[in-house]
Amino acid sequence: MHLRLKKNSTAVRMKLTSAAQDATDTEKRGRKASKETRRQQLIEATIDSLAKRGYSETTLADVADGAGLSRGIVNFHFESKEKLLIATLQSMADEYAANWGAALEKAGDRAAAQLWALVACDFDRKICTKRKLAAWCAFWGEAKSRPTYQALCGARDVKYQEIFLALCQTLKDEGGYAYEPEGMTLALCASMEGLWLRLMMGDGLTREKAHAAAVEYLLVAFPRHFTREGPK
Amino acid sequence: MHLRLKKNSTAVRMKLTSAAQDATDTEKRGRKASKETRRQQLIEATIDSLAKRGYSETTLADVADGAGLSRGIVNFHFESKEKLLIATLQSMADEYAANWGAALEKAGDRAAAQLWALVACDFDRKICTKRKLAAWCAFWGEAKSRPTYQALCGARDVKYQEIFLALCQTLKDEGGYAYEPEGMTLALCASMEGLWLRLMMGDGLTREKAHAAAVEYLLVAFPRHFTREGPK
DNA sequence: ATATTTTGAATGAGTGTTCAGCAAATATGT
DNA sequence: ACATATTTGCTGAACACTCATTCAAAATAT
Repeated sequence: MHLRLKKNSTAVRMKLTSAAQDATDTEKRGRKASKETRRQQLIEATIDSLAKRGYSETTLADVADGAGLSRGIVNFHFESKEKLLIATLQSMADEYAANWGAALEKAGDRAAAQLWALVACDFDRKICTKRKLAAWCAFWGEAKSRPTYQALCGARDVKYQEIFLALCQTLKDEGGYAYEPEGMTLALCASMEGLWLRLMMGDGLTREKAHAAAVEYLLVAFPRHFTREGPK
Repeated sequence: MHLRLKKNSTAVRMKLTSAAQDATDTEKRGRKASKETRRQQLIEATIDSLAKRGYSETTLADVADGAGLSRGIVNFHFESKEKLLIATLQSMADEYAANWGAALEKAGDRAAAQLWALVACDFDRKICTKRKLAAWCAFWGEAKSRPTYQALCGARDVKYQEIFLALCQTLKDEGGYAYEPEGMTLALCASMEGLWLRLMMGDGLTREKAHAAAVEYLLVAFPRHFTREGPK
């Protein structure tokens, strides 16, 4: 009797889990899931909850339900709610950084191609999902009053910024453009963040349209380097 | 004894109130404050709290303390916390709209001057304070999961968007530029929102630098219409 | 006197955290 | 091989606490 109940509740949980468990498909389930796997599963569930309910209404109960696990689970694998949220943000930041890092690798060594790749990868399928954008935005909203979030959000980190600036500088020299590169870079980065914000808000804006808008900017700023189809 | 305590606590409250009561300086204080004045006072205290503690940690107690009033006061003047927050957002949205409306009036009827004014007024002292930017961002963070916020944030409303698009269109025709005006407008608007986001985050970015970056964009996009000092 | 505004204590719903106990997995002994 | 002990991951009820809301009483205005 007792056993039957247990099995039932486990079954229900398995059904409820959706995106959160996809990440663990290649790993063993149930008891055998490793510590790191379980942590990742809870992080995914946290992103789900942030996207669905927003920061202020994300509860540990939601996260646990979303992951198909019990109430006390978060405090077992993470020490506190706060630490879960920080780990979640860290995970997203890592993924983001890895994404543009890889894009830069693949782009070769021409500056124009690198800039193009850097802009394009911001609107990549993997990174630029409604779910993740919503989670980012949830953290942005809290960042001003939380130094830890602020550091991790850091819109994009310093390195990213520097690369962007260096690329704009190079293109300016190559093309003989007249603008002031710092302001230009700032406006370009801000534009991409603003496009993310709008994507998140809904509005019927699609990833493709947002990317096209960013490209339009590139065309206007660096007419001698780009066409709508890519770097010349 | 009882009375003495009361007077004391009132005195403390008066001291604590800062920005929140500035708005009521021209009005009568204490009991004599009109209903509308008190509402505005509570709204200001709400913005303060959102900026200082963020959305998720803004409590009615904070707001009441900030306004120098007692705990039950919000539920008297507003029906609930939710309604206070909506009224706060509405108030900010109204102020924002009034600001660009006025800027457009003053700009005369040349499209270039109007666009310049529209960009400039986003970085106006009155609108673009850390305090208010932080409050905006707090609402953005919650907007995805709350239709009411989403409608009021609506980054900027449809009308604003249309004006921007029309202006870009006009300038394109005048100057014979080659870009695709919808993408261009979107990127421009997004850029200004992104700049707001960065201003809010801190980073040592100033209002002036942000404005300069937006101007840099205008220069690049409409070289025949603008100089760094203004419309030609 | 009556109406309006304000107070502040009480209420109760919701939530993060703790922890004793259970069960699966693994190690150890026979 | 089998039984037993130990470790490890997990559960869910209990707890403490925060906070929005209510409301009776007090203060003030008309």
